Amino acid sequence: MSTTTGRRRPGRPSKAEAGDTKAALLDAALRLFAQKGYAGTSVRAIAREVGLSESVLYAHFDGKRAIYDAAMALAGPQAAVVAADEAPQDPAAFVESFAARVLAAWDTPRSWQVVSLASRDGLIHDEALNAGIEDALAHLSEVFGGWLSEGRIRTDLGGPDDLAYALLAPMAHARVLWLHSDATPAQRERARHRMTSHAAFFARALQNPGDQAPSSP
Amino acid sequence: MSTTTGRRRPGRPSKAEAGDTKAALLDAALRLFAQKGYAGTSVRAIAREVGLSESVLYAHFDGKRAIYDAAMALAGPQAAVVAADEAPQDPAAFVESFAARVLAAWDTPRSWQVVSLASRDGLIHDEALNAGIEDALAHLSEVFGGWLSEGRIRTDLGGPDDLAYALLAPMAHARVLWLHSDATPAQRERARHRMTSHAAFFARALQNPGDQAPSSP
DNA sequence: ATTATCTATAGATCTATAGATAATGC
DNA sequence: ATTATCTATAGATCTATAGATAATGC
Repeated sequence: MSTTTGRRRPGRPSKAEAGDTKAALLDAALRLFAQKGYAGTSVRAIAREVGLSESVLYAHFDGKRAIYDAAMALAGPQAAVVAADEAPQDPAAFVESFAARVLAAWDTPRSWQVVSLASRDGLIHDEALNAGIEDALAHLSEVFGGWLSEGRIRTDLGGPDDLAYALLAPMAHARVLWLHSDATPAQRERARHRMTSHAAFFARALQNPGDQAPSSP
Repeated sequence: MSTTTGRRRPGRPSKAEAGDTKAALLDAALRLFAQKGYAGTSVRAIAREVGLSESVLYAHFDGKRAIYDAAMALAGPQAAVVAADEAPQDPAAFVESFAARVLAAWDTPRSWQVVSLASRDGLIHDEALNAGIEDALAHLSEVFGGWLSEGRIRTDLGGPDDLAYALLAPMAHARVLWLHSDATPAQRERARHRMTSHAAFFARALQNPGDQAPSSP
């Protein structure tokens, strides 16, 4: 960033040329940690990425670990995958709108970075990161449980947990495989297609046989 | 391994005390890479793990990268998830036996290590590692395609690709989340339960409504 | 002579700190 | 005086190599 050419003048930068250094450092840190992992990213590399000396990092953070934690925190809660109070619609409509919301939340550059970062350093199966998934599973399970007891969906497929997992896990898997920073546009497109296509499959599987008029000619 | 106490005598070890050093190094390397990732594992740490000096590694491998590649290769093809010629049974029976085979292949210490290793260094979405999944998807898709055209399973749920993905992705996701070296026994148990339970769900979803006599009282 | 280990070391990093320098805000 | 940057450097660690040492297999 900023001065690509030559050395920066020593001393405090003038107000005009001073950006939000801390935010720039965090952004660069998240990008590099996502690319190379924690151990593969040096404090020096982060500072160089924003065009500063490495020691500036110690003015803003306690150390390397602190930068990492801050970048992770900035990467966000990532949890709020379900807008809770949208359940009691038509089951098929709910499933599709749920899938659309999940996809929207996961299909952003920042979310891609989180996946890339988590795919290094073994955080893919980190508790904190998967809490969001667990929450969503629990919520879905509740919704499905209600519908099951009301007979609004097939009751012979499995319990609420089975249904919740059968809907969400394929979406989460598509995210891990294809919605990360290193993915190609074609892979991202594949993720979107797989996720919406799976939701449609799942919505149909839920239907009580005979509930719906056949839509084919 | 071997001499936990004191220094090893310099010079070639006697035949009696010489083990399979290269195999021991590879095993230790795989273990450490799985625990700490590539950048987080030093050549020195690998050598120390087997109780040798770090320079012994350069007698067996060209360098750090070569050890990593060898460990990955040793981790195995991991591909052969489907015993190809077992398709034309009863759909429900096939689905369950397929799931059992996949689980058996993925539920071994070596396979756990592969997942842990892949979950660092961003290899979870590595082409080579996911080729096995792609193969399995393609194979399943073929099987389901045949059944669809023969009307042996519901035709209104989705195409063969949708079905293949809906069966395999939740299993693959359970593997990533809970079938790795750092997982607790409870997590591994959860993976097994989720995988078999999902297969059962999926087998029921495939059934043509009315094909099967209701089994409830 | 060859092989498998060792010790010692070169040369690159890496994290972190100390102290200089220059702009800011009072 | 405080703040935000710089340069310089300490001390650790890392990969890799050179050369010594001792057992093996001929």
